[in-house]
Amino acid sequence: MKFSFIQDLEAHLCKEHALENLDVTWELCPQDYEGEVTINCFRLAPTLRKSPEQIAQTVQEYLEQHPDVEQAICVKAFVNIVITAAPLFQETVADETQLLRDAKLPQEQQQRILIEFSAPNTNKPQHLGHVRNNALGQAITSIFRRVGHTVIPVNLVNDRGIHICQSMIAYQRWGNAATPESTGRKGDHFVGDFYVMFQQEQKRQLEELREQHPEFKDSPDEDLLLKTEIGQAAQNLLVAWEQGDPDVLRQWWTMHEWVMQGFEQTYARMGVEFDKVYFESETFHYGRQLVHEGLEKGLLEEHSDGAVFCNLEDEKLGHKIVLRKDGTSVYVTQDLGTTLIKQQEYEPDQQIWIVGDEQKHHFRVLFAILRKLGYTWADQLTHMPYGMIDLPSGKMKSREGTVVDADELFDEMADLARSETRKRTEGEDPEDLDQRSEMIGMAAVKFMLLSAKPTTRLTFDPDKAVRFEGDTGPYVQYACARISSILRKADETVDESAVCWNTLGTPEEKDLALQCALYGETLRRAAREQDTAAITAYLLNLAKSFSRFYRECSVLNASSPELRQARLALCARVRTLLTEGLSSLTIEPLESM
RNA sequence: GCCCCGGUAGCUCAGGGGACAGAGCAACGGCCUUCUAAGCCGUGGGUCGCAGGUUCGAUUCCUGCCCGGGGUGCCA
Repeated sequence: MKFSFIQDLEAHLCKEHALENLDVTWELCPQDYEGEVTINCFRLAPTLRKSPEQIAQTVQEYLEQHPDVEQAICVKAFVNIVITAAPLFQETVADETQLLRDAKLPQEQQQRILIEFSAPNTNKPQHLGHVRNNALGQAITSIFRRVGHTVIPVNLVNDRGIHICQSMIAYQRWGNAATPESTGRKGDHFVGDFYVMFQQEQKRQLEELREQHPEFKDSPDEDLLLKTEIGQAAQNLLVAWEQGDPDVLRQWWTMHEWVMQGFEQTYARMGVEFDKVYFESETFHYGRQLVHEGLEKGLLEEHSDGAVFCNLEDEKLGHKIVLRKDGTSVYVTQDLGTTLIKQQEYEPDQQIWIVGDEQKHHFRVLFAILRKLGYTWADQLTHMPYGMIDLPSGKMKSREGTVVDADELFDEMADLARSETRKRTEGEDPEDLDQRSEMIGMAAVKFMLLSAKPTTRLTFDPDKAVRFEGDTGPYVQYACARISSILRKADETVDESAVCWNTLGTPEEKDLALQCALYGETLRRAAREQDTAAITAYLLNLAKSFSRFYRECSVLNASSPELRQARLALCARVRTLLTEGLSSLTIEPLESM
């Protein structure tokens, strides 16, 4: 969003310096200075080839006489500007459509983007790490759509492999034909319990093995797994699964369904939706075919022992095995296949994977192999890495049970929100107490996770990490609720075209309008940098500006009907942007709190 | 060894060549007969890991080092 007086300034400077065009940007003036917006002339120095101070002088002299500028103050190389009320409100908040349209990318930059995220394993329930992934995936999907991209969000469920067989073995031994229904346990937790049982038994057997065979004392666990009875049993089960043993497949499918039903509840609670869910059990063999074709074309090579590899020396990634000597697939082989499938099914301009930063190398290799295989679209594949979440006690580990469970976290947050809500509505519970608590609790969790830059590794302290006061989701929701309350009480329809915007002019009103003007740019930046924190920071600023305005400027008791109308219109505009911003993070606004 | 990420207030995190380094939490002090106090205002708190370099200007860019984490599989 660019003020007319800045466009005029650009034209003036171009003329004076015989330039074709010039981009002058504005930013908010720091609080300790007089002025609302500021122009940093250091930025103009290289193109104008004059000293920043000289430029500031010129800018100040020009703006001083501009009708839209009340005051232009030159401080060193900065020009701080007090904008005339009428143009300020006219150009920032008067036109809601324009304000929202500012978030859209130019048509030619709008793309068709396939995003893969979540990618859970069907052997245990989801934990806080998955919640961050899900929240990021949803938010990036939503942000991209808001700037004009077409987004295809997909999930790839890891429902096969040794870890799945481990839960199955445990169930065979200790399940007693129990089911989620018979025990009342949510399906993913039910299966997860058996996964933990397997780990415990395996640990016990490993200790036993080391006692009986001192020579294994220093061998890593991985080398000994197949030497334990239960480890071998899981391996045998995997072979049986791959050979299509009907009994094994039947048990596998039953447990698969239990977990997926559990996941569906968790996803529904978070508002996660996918256009397509891929299952590794269905896609894992596609990669092998692709490898065989690559081999025929001479793009891949074969070791003397039969293992197939891709030579990535020129990218300094060494030789990557893509088929083991026994002909089975490795991790990257499966991704080769599913990537191709996704590309063929949806023909996106680009594919993005939201996966933890520990897998950066995996994706470099994956993309390099696809380039090697000659797929031109391989240049449009990107990995969006995000940081893991630690507890104050260290890493979260499913195997050791040191995880923050997603469902439990959501429950706790909703409970907390419920008691906070009841505190504030003494006597009578609101009708929608349940729903409201859920929305507030989820807002707190999501906002907390999204307000850290995705690449930042987070420390999550269960005792104090999620709050409802200060820089939180509920704080922003609260601003929305207060505005809604005012608009309800006003009980009048404001004729937008008749609003006298120039009756506004207090510092709080001007600040609020200027914050509104930053909406579009913020969204575009968040999309460009895939950074949800840009939006959380923006929403907090906007909500803070509103809170100050709320304190200083009475809406319902404004000194004149015109002022009241203008303030109502301003409030409505702020609520729209808060709502849009929250929605871009897939957080729901509230009417009342 | 090599590669990547991080080190900013007691804690959790922003900022990422430009004006005296920010916010929230925690601590302390004010503000509810006035549109919802999940709020507002104020105080204290920092050698931006260390050392060099580039620059008119470095917390920001470059180099080296220290500390923490991750990766470097015919594991996923």
